[in-house]
Amino acid sequence: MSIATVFKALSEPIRVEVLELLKEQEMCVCDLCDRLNVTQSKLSFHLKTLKNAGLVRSRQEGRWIYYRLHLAGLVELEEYLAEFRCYSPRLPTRTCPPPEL
Amino acid sequence: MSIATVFKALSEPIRVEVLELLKEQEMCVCDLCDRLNVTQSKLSFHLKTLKNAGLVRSRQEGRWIYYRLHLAGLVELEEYLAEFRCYSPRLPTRTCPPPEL
DNA sequence: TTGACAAATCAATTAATATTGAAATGATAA
DNA sequence: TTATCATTTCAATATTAATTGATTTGTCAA
Repeated sequence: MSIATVFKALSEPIRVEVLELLKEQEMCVCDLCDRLNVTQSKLSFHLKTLKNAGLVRSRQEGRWIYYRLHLAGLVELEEYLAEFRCYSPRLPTRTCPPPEL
Repeated sequence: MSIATVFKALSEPIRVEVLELLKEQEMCVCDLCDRLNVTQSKLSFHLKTLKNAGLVRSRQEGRWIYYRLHLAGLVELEEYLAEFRCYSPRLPTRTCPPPEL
């Protein structure tokens, strides 16, 4: 799975909101539906997207399915972005075509 | 601008590739077109997306427009993601409905 | 000035994603 | 068992985003 795919999972406000809610605690789909005020079928679609991207995990308990953050996925993204810091001091200007031509 | 908008800018492989190339050095659009093997008009669209998201900046020099990373934007995203780490140790399980009911 | 070039914009098309409501699953409790 | 509830899946539609090729803008050099 490409890094762009993971970023895509975060590219919808509702999916970011889901992650924010899951910071507090794990939640079943009905909890999330209530808190976000969206239909369950709609949320199910977005949860699947987040799950496929490795950003959340789920576990079943009876009829309920509980979603929780998958920290490893989030940390991986964070670390990808952190790498850019390294290139901060070396962003040489250049001309096109080179000045000596 | 929402955080989801910034993530969306990173949700296309070509835009991630642009950022990767800009790690090396700033580049004009024609450089990027060559390196990525895409048409100029297509790239222009994606550069605009990145720029609107605050992930790159540009400067003009004669006929050329040079794009470079905008570290502040990248760092902001990184820090947003870093916050999730804090919630790692407290992800209590819970039942729905609560067991005492 | 004019011609050439770098880049952006535009309108039309195509492709990808999201939403909706209904139906299917699968688990539980009566 | 059967009825109910939580969730997912599905097919149809709606919405949004990306691609394309042509045109425009702005800069430079002849």
